[in-house]
Amino acid sequence: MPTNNDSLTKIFLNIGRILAMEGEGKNHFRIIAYQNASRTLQGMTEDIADLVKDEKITGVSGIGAAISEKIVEFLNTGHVKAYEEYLKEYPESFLQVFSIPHIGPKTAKVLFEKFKVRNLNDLEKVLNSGKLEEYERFGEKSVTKIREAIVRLKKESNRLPLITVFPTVYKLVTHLRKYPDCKHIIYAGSVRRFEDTIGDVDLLATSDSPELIIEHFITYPGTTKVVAQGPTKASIIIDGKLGVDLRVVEPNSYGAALQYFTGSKEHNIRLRNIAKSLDLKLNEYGVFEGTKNIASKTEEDVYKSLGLHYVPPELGRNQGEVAEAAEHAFPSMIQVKDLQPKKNANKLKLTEIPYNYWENYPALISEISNAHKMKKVPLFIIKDIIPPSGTWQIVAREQKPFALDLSHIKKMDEWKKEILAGFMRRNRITPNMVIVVR
DNA sequence: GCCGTTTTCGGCCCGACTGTTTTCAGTCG
Repeated sequence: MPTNNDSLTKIFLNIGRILAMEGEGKNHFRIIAYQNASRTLQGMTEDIADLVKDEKITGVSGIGAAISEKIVEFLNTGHVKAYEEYLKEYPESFLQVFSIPHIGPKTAKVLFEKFKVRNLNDLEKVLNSGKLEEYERFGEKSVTKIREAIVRLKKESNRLPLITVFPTVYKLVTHLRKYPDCKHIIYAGSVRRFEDTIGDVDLLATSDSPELIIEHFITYPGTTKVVAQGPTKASIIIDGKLGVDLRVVEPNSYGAALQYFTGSKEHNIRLRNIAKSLDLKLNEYGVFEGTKNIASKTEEDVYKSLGLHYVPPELGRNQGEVAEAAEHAFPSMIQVKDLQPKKNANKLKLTEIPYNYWENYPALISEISNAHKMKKVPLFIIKDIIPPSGTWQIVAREQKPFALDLSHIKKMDEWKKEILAGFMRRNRITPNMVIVVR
């Protein structure tokens, strides 16, 4: 059953798609507004119904009068009239074609009008008929790409849980790191923000010979397809389902590029606007005063040049962190290196939180508060499964120390520590809250 | 449609890659 947030995410996404097909001009910014609203809802951790109830909806950036009206309408009636009107013209089954990479508004419109496509099956039929190639904008390559994308789309939903993808990413990064001409290699994007689910993986590398890195990348043993390849950028599909983009920049631009490719779109737009208000320009190469690059080497430099404290990557989601960064520095969050067993930990009174409670949040809350009543420290034993981010959100709320047993993590499972620390950082857990007992 | 330390109008990020394009539109992030 989709949540309110899920349904509204889809409604605004589809309104944006329809407007984009219908025309350009001033409409352009309406389209962007709907796309922003959709993404805002997708990234929201609270239930939108709660925000409406508490009258906090107008405070959400990107949601103004018209969109909040539609949200309220949906919560009250279960649908949005304006959207239903659009659907009479463009059925939801047709709007699925937008989920296929390489199909944007222009292509979709041609498919709808010239080829009478109304759903994915229609699209496949048109592809197989060979009629598409006769139309001027579709060559053989476009047709092949769309066909392959349909196969992937049918196989599974396009967003994957980070936890299932992370070992693959870790392995790929470790692989690329071995090459001496690769100065830095790091995952960016939603992986570095430790989102619960990711659409694709963004990697960033620095090198003085980018073409060599690109070559190592596209010849990675797990590669099933090279989607795009240029001098500084390439995209591949790994294991038939995971899209990975690599961007190579000069070592001097590392900080600016890392910031740019890590921050969520909304976070980056906020930063660009701040840059603009200071008569500066921000892009992936640095912060520019006129043509002079004044900050690019580290992420800290970039934020500092905009008058901000460093924003930890996991918090760069435009959920108030930019305003916070203008006020004060963030405390240092937990890192993998902090996950060392503490001496004297054996003196603690521990009580284990069974792993089947981790995702059962009401049970988790009562287990933790019971532990505190008994003057015991809640203990999480990490074996094959890792607590999801939501678990740490509950734990963080308590603002009390908790214990971890990591003795079951093998050397080859080092990625588990990395994702564990990442999820904890996302929920603002600091090193002093964590006691590693083994 | 949204937004505001240039506020109720006039802006709104911008660079890389692809295809079939002999100069650029479409798509993506």
